[in-house]
Amino acid sequence: MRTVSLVLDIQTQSLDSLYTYVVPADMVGVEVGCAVLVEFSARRAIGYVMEVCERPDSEIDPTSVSRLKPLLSVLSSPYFDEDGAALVQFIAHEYVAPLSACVHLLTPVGRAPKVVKRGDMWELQKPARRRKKKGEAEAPVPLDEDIAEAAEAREGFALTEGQAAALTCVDACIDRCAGETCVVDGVTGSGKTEVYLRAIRHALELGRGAIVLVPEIALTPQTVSRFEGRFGDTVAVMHSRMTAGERFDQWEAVRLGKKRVVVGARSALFCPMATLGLIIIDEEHESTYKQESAPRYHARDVAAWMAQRTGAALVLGSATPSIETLCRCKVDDMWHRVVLPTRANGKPMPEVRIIDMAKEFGRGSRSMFAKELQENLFAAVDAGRKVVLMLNQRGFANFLLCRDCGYVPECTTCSVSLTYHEVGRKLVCHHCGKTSQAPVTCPVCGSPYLKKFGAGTQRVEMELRRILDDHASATGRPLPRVVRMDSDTTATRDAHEKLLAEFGQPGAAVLLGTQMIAKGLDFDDVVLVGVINADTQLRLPDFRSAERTFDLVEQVAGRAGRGHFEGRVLVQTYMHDAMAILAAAHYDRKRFLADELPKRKMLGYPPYARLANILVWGTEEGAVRAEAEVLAKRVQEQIDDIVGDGWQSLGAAPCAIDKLRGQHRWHILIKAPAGADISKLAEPVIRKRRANKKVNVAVDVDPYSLL
DNA sequence: AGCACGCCGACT
DNA sequence: GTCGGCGTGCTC
Repeated sequence: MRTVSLVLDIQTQSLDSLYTYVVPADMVGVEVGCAVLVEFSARRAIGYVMEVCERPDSEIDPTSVSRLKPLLSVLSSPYFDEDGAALVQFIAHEYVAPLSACVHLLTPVGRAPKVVKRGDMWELQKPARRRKKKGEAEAPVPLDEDIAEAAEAREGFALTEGQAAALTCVDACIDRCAGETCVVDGVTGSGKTEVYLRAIRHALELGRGAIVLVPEIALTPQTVSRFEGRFGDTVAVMHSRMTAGERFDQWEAVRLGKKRVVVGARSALFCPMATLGLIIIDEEHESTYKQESAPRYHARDVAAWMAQRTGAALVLGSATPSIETLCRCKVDDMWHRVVLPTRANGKPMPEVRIIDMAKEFGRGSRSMFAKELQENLFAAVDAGRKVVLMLNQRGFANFLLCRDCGYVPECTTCSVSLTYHEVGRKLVCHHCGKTSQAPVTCPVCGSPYLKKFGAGTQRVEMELRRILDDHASATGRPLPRVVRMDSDTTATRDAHEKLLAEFGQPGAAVLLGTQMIAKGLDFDDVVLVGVINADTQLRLPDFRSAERTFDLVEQVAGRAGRGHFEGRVLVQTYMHDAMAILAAAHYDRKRFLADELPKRKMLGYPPYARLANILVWGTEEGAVRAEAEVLAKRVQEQIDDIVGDGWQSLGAAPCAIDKLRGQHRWHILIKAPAGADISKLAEPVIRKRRANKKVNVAVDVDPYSLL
């Protein structure tokens, strides 16, 4: 008889395990990855087949079989294969996530069947077949080898020495089919994308598909067109701004083998690509690869697992690889690192100069633009060139403060100070979005002296326009265009592109924005990059803040001098001797690591340890705290059971942001030795816990942020 | 989660 | 004597 193990599509912790059903003798089409309809405790449910077992009847214990129910029907062709089933189980375990949620990583968004109860009846909802666009269905599927040949013909120019060496390493990884990882550590502008394109071509030559992950924000038409320009319509694109229908079309085309190259954001990793040969993760250090809701997986780590399992090669590209990745290369023979030390255009990296704003202030300057930055800005726009100004807006800057009593308006539902927005004189909470009218006088003491602290993009824009205006009227030159790019101006669907197009038009222009402009921006005539405040991030209570600051300065510096003109970078800071900034200014990663690694080691943070963060939240502060303390005790018991050094729990504590959207937040941080199976400890603590409507609990394994 | 079962009070 | 409240516990 045949039986299946399946995951029930019921989102409940207590049902989160594998169930066995009997395949009726006359049922056909039952395979791993199929959605099936089953009866489960007097109700209907969808199940996903994880395993099919065929055993001779003689081997089966009749008493246990009598308790098994039969499958009712098969609802779909397979959404995934055995590798996919193993992937689901890996993610569920590794990230302490429900199996059902992990299965849905592999099903088409909004297209999987569902059961719903109508009155007292259970009804099956099968999504409507999507009608095919005319002519599309009948097109023959081209061979990988033919696509590769066509792509090769489009490879117009020779690679630099570094690019060629990198490609050799990646191609060798593809050839060996051993699931190796190749870190392409290349300075900004070194031409990593061309290496990717040729590696993909090589994978296709061998009849293997490729998945390319890029940060959501970098998934622009320009990026996509580079891949389409090389591989034509075998390129599928997947990202969150597409509708469910659009995504399904791409998903289905990949499943049918019509698309052999996928370019997408984090979740594109799970597209149904057959015979995968290559996974590329561009800007590997980016935090967007860590999902911040269940299942809280890290795309890089999941991709490394997939590569090992399928023998595909994994390429991690970055100008600033994460510290974890760099260290893995040192200890793991299967992880290689190739360096692209020079830019593809042969130009040197732009000179980076640090401006000590404290000194500037001491000289009597009260402007948010240092004198040197202003002079360089005017010179650049007068020459008809472009300037990028970056404002590191993260952190708790930008608030109102009463000069008489020290009162700072805070959000009523989140424990953060409110950001002042000049437009409409509003106070906005950047966590929950709540907006209120800014008070004219202090609500506590009535003082009229409410000072606006910190420099937000709006305020910088005002001052920028003012100094440009003054300069224009003093010299009689035309005003350059000023484009502001932040989450306020890029809220609508195509705003991002439009703003970049406006900036990219010939002639002088200044682009002012938050860190979203630090990456990928590629304009030939940017001669000056200014960082208005490089250090706000450094002050955050987070062990990665120095690394992020280093990355950010390196990345934004890379926006300058990409074409034929020399670039210059000016970094304003009040912490001119902070190593993250100092080392970044010299492009000296060794020096930064020499400072950072001992700190990480001493404090027990990655890469010297693994972290898991148990988050507890709810509306009732007392209940949240009580639950956190109970869980902390269980964690400690688990740790006491483990024989071995390096395991510790810091106990229950309020989160740095201890209130968010009205929810009180506590957490329990667990530290384990590097490479330890930290889930093994967290899993029983969570799974044994009884569900509670008032208090929510989640585990974040390898958390990116501890706020 | 959702449903059955079960043990108590109140209603035709 | 039966209807229905929701506490407990089980679901391949």
